[in-house]
Amino acid sequence: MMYNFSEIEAKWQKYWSANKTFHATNSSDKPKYYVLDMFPYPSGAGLHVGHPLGYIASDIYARYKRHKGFNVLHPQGYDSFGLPAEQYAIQTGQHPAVTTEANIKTYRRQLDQMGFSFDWSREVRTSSPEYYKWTQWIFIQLFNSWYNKSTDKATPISALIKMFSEDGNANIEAVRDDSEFAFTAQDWNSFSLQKQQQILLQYRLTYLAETEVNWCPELGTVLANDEIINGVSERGGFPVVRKKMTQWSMRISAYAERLLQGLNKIDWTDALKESQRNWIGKSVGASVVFDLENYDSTIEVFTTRPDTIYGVSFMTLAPEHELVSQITTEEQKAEVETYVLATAKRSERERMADVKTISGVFTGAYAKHPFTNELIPVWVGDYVLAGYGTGAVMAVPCGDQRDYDFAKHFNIKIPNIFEGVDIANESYTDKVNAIIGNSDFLNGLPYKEASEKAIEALEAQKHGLGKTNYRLRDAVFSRQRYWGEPFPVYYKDGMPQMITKDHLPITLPEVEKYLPTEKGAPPLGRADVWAWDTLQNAVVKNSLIDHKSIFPLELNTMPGWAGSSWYFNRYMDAHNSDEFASSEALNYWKEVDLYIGGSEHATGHLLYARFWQKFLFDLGIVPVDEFAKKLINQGMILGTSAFVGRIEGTNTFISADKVTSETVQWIHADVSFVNSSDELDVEAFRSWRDEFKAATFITHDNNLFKVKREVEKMSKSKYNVVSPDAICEQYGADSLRLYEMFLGPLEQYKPWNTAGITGVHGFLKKLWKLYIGKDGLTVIDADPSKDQLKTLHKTIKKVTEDIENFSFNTSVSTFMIAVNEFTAQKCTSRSILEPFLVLVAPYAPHIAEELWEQLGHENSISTVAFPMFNDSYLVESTKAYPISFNGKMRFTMELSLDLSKEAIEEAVMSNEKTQTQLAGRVPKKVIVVPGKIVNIVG
RNA sequence: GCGCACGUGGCGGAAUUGGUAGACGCGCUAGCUUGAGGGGCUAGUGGGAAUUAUUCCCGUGGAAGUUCGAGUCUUCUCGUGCGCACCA
Repeated sequence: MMYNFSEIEAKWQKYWSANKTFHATNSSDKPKYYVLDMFPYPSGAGLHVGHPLGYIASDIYARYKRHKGFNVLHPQGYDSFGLPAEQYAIQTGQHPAVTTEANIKTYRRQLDQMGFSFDWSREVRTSSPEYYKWTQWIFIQLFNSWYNKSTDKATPISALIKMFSEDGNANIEAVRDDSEFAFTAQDWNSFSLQKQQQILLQYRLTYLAETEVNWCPELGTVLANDEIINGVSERGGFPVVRKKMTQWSMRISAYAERLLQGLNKIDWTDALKESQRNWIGKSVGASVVFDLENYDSTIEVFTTRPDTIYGVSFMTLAPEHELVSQITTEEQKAEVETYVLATAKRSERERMADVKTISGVFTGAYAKHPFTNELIPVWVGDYVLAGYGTGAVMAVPCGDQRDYDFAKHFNIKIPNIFEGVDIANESYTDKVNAIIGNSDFLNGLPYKEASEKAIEALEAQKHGLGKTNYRLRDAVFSRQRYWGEPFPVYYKDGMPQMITKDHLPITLPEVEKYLPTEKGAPPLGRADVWAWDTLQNAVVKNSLIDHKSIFPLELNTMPGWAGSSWYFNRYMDAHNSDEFASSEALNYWKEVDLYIGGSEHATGHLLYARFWQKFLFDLGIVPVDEFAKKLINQGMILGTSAFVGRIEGTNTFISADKVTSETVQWIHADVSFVNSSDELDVEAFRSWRDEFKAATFITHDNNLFKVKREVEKMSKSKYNVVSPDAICEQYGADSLRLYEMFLGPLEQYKPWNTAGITGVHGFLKKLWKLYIGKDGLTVIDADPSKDQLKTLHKTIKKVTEDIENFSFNTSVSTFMIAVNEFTAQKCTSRSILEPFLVLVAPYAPHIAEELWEQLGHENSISTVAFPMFNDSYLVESTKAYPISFNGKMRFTMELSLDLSKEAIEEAVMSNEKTQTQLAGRVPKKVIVVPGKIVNIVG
């Protein structure tokens, strides 16, 4: 019998599905284990070979945990709202729901053919109304909550209203907008309903505010900070400009400190934690208030160096700072206005790209030093960012290089306040070694003490206080798009109102065009939307409509990260129509034990999800405040793109090895046109696109045409995508699974190449031959030999350790060694080959199931316990390395393991060679490690 | 600029806690096997030198250090990749 993988794989996939082998129950005697993959966005291109990498790893782990006796939850679903489906809809007019559904079908087929042990009965899709009903519901909870700093948690807004009406807001410690003011209980009760609503908006965890947002005109929508890379949109690479708009925001800043602290208790990679810490950007320092000369206002700045307060020689305001227009003197007015206008015109990108040019202008105004009362000139400079701190800095040129450069450029004095430091050429930014001088009461103190003392003094005269600043901004939550979750919001007298839970979900209406309008109004705002069924249903049923004036619904939709910020909780109870998930399910599964996904989500999904989880925890809805205990980032599998060279301005292509001095444009060619020797199938390329039909080709010898190769991210637009389908067809899913693991460490980025796949495929064939001969099963009930036991147990040990450490690549090697050894040992013993099969099962489940059945078992191999290894089979002798004191002579001894530790020591010491080497010297001790090495320490 | 990874044969990569570097696979070389659905088996394969029962020397980007012993630990340096970036 031959190893017929296609038959075997189809058979067992059908079996698993029919028998619901991987169905997880929400209660069990076994301990629970939750293994989760980051769910995919179902794109039109289907899965490529990079997608399954993480899924294979998590599947191996999930299967391993089942063998180890855990009740394993291993679900899968789709992050199915998103831009590509919408852009496709804009181009073709096809409804995103239709294309999404088709794409999901493809994904499911591809996932199934790889034999993953997902519990599909728990599938979720973020774009299905049954799911996004609860996304909307969470939004409402956020709207109905505020962040109480004194208890350090989110609290219902009703409690706040009660406090307002009883005591006003004087004693309330909350994270809120700064524009709010103090009022008494009496004030509050006299405010109009609308006024009260306006005030409450400044406290809510999701709030509507006019904010300066990142507007991407090309995409017609706003973007969050993490969706912008180097000043252009992450998707599409379009320019992004700043624009003031009224938008929903998420008050994630309220959770900055807890998001930071929470990192300490989760087992995520350091790199990923570091980038979250970076993104949160905590800096400890002081807020300092400078009075203005001849002007009844103050400038508040944030500084991390209050110790350098005596080194201040000017102040700088961001060009967008509100004080700029107010304090500028008549003489300076023209100049300042010109400058501010000029900076406003520059795009964010230009400003970022050009950090070297120093520019600024004097306002003519002066601030007063809080301690010396010295007059300090106030400047405007674009190196100060409006969005960070207060948008103003106290400039200490001797202690900050940017201030130093600015001062030098504009000839502002640079007082030196550091002891024994030369600042003739550059500033002195060393915090650790700095000793303050020339600073009155701070003289002689190092950074820390000087800072504390300065803050104390500032607080005493009410010119400042210690303060911690975070870089983390509130996240803009509105998108002017069609294919996203609608908000459960309507407006009454201009104030947002939540639609009640009974009327959820608010579903997407049909529209004729998915394009945002030219002015940036969302697609839901197109006229035909007013036939929106939901509007009728939700609002009419709710009797909120008087049939004359329609209360407008919110027309924006939620961003891509809304649905993915809580889906891991939904898997626990995926079909609950009454609740987000039942508390029984939530309390049983608690959190994800192992989460596998790409590191590109570090500052997006993984931060937002932690935020929502903490919020839901505060409300008592979920039992844990971190959703994923352990997280592993699988590395990306890269594609090897092929480029053909076209001589600029012509339709002549030139073989890559012929290119010398010509100016050549490199154009992506589909990798399927290129063979392994980098030669292009010219005819296939010609007929690829019309523009190439008439092209001429300057070829290499023998009419061969070479392409240039380059490794890049796999992407449809780079024509370097390799689908797993062809591999599955040619070698089978088990080969693909093993090969992707064999390729290298899970976390590593690696280019895809199929050169080595014959190796793992050969392994599977050998494995098969180990059990099945020409006439069927060759395994018999024979006593195993010592060698066979040794091979088995060292394999069990290694594979167990490898899986626990996620070193899946080395276990594949271990299997190969084992099969080679068993073959050499002519092993036919059932007591060896059965447990060995269980070891292989998580990696190559189809062949394992088939052989298990051939061995005469009726149960699925996935229900069998993982074998335990036994040390005593492992080593029969100990290698001894008595050291040599002259560095040249080294030798080994074979010692029986039966000997006790003491006996081994004795044997080593009495050994003739040891004696010779020690040459009469007496060693301090002999270190014996069983199975390994003997150390003699002299 | 700041932070975090990582540098091992022709290639992907092994190497336990500091203990025979290069496992395993690909590729390559030689041989055997008519074997015919991407073959199977055997031997060899880091570099160099002499010599063929083998022996010696050098070898983990580079330089130094700790140690009886370093791919592994420390310092410096070069290179590559990633993240953040005028963050006060």
